[in-house]
Amino acid sequence: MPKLPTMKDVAKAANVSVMTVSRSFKKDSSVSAETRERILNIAEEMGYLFDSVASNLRSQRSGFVAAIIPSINNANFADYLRAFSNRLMEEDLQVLLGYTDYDIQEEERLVEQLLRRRPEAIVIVGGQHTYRARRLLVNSGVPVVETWDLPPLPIEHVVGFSNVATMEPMIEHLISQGFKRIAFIGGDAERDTRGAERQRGAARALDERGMDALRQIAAGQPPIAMREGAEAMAKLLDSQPDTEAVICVSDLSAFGALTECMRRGVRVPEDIALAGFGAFGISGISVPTITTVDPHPRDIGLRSAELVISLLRGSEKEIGPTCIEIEPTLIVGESTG
Amino acid sequence: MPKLPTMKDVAKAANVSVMTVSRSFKKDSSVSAETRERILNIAEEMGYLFDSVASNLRSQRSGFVAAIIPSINNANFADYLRAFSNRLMEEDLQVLLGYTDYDIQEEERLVEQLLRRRPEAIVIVGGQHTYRARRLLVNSGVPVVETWDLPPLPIEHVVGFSNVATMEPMIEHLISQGFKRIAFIGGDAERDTRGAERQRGAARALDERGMDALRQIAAGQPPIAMREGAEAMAKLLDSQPDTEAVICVSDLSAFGALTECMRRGVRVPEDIALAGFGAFGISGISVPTITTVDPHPRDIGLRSAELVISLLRGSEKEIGPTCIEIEPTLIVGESTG
DNA sequence: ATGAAAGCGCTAACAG
DNA sequence: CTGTTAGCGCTTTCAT
Repeated sequence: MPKLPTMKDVAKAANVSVMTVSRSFKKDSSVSAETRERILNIAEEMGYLFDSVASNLRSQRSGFVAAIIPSINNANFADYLRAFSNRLMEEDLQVLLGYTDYDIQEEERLVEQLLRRRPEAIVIVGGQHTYRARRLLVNSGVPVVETWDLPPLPIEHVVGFSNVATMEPMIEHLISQGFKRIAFIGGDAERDTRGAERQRGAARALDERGMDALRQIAAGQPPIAMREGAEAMAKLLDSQPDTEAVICVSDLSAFGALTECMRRGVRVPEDIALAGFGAFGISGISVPTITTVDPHPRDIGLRSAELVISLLRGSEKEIGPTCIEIEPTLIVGESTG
Repeated sequence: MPKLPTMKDVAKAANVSVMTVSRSFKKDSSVSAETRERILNIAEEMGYLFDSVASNLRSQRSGFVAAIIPSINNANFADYLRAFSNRLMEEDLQVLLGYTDYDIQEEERLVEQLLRRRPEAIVIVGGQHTYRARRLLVNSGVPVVETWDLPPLPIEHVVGFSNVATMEPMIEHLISQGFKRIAFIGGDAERDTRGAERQRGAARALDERGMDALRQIAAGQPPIAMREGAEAMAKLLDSQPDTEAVICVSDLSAFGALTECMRRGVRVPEDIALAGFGAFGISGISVPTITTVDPHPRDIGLRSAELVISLLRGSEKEIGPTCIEIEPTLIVGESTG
């Protein structure tokens, strides 16, 4: 393996000091245009590659922002992350990604691992954290933003929405369509805390309206995907066939539930209505289309990025904790017709 | 913002040298068990967090492996990445992720950005690269692994499969089912080069068997998702209604195509057969299930990780370029019944 | 088993 | 506009 040249090598080749080479790589530092161009050419020719590691150490700015999400294989989190990282890229910040697989122990491990890389900020999908993870985040010395939720006790900043409240318009809609006996298909509450909040939200909304209690169907360990949705639907159709409408924790599980209905010849929405969450691509194209809620992942990503950027600029010193609330949108599809 | 304590601070508090603190954080270095425990306790109490940046600089080992994929929102790449990063994690290596959005200019930018972080190896989804990206990779001084393809001129190592060859069993299957007039729905060939290769593979396989030429339906810019699949299917049904079978560049577009058929009352497979690629969750659960090809993303990830690890261990000095071929599997579903 | 000195590659701070 | 000096926080190396 040939060792890469350093600034010193470039400086020698260009007959200037290392400092001049260093400055040539910064946009707005004072080097004569011709010197800079000459140096950059020599560097490119030598195959010189700027060393961020060394630069970071000296300048005490890593250029990293850490992002923690539950799952990498989830269109909502992917959209969110894209919007987030695209905006940060414009400010020359790079995202250092970690995913927890819905496990708070793993989250704690990740938080520590990522903080060792000295990110300039950390953005984490909200919900429950271990005690130690919280402590690490609080003492990290960098801005912390929790997203996708409105935690009751935020660590610092928040960009999200209430998973509980998001079920109000959904229940309202189902009731207005005349559905009375309503079920919820969701995963283990310990792991998918945001999903569990939607379940609680649905239960509460029914309760407040004096309706029959929510029928809760457990679909196993998150992530709850299509197959789990189908299995849970089978369980529901077998055990409580008089159910009139089903809300699923996500569009994927809702589609899985839909396929189970199709295989059994149960018509949606004539025999049973169906709703999901997330506004994934499939909810808008399946037959029938599925009623869902759009949490606006790109907005969450963009607003989080803007918040991080303004916190790092730090023009307004010591702004208190910010809470930016995103309003999810109910999208009525054919499945609750 | 309170500044984080350094090893020096911990050393002072523990009345030892920085070196002893440093050693206490390495697994197999010689510190007495009681000293180590005492130091680690003090460090935890002070909120000390190991600084990877400084450690990397001195030891010239970043602990990073760079991974470049076309899209983050793709279950196949997500599965691949999970398998890859989970294996690397066991060796205390962290993945530094970049996604190109199917743009080779963006890929070039990413390669440079990631190399500045001095990864110990770089794993990139194969296909076309810009001249400069190739040059950067070749001169990077670290192992380069191309995946998900078998490039004709590999940069160095390869873990993948032939996208061309993968269409042979598919065409064979369709012909054996009696389908003759076959179409392919795919995205822009400049961008999704692996998808384009599957299209070429299908065309060639038909050609070699003396069948009618492949009917090629353009579905726009990658990534081709459900909606694009539905639109392309509409185009096909309008323009060439005598088509007997359609291969789509991915399962998502195949499902989109299926929904278009459902909306039109075109029966699958009675009126037209349908196949996809990728063995995404939806192909196994939709009604009908969709015939597809499983490229074994987790195998690619795991084998890539193993390769990287053995290259970094470097026990066998200077092993030549390795090519590990993964065999995709045809999965016959109800859609080509 | 522990410590002292040197330095990884770069940039802050200051000088000219 | 350019150069010099010092040092970021850690680990390598050598000494004890």
